[in-house]
Amino acid sequence: MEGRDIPEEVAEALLACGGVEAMEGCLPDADRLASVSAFHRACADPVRLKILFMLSQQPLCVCVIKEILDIADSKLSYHLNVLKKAGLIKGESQGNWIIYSLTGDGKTCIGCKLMDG
Amino acid sequence: MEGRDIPEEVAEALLACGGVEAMEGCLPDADRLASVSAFHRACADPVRLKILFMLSQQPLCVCVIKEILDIADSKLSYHLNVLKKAGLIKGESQGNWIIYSLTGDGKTCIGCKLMDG
DNA sequence: TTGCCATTTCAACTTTATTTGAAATTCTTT
DNA sequence: AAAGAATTTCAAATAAAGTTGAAATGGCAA
Repeated sequence: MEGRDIPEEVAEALLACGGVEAMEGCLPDADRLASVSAFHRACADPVRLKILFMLSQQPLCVCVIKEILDIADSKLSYHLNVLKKAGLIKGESQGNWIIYSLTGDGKTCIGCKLMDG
Repeated sequence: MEGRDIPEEVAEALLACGGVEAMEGCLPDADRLASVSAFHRACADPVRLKILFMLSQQPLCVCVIKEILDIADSKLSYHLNVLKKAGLIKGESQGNWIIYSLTGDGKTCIGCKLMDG
């Protein structure tokens, strides 16, 4: 593994940390990678980020979110569902309305400095 | 704006924080939303996450990354480019090789607890 | 029950992202 | 200059994500 045709600089550092095998071993397992990437995918859209920011101020019903974002019902519903499936928001029925709010994960996420640009 | 047909709970909280207008005003501007969502999109793939994790250990040339990930050259190149365009990694030519490493943003990103699942 | 309102669901469609294999580029060695 | 290695680029194909408008659902009030 180490007597290979790669830059010395890389070869040395690689050797020092245990070689290719060690590098493979330190990667998160497939489940974790899937869940981290799914989380990022959920945040990878401006509409969804807006929703997260709004809900970080206070819980809101769909109709208010819709008024602020000014998008079609079905589109909003789609994005709410993406966030819900990602575990970042939850919706609670209240009569005719559904009030959405951040979950614990959603709060962690919105509070992270990666969300500031 | 406030004499509307929405849940009391929501209406009150909304009023307390300045109404729909205030809520609109506190959202990040379009540029910022675009850049945050672009960042998340770059992280929204297991292959790219693996690359980020590997580079957080040490800089690596493409051939070593390829050996660890065991994917086609062009596919790897595609993902490296996505990360590079997102500003998370940079590549430096060294003779026949290109050695990739994390940028400052890349380090911030990989160090964030959102990356732990 | 009838009708209305808030929201979701559905299927068709459009757009964007990813994969693939072949060809091109760039540097190095002979 | 020719040959070889590492990497990228390209275009065609596939897959996944997002959008749209219409129809369905479920609660509520008359």
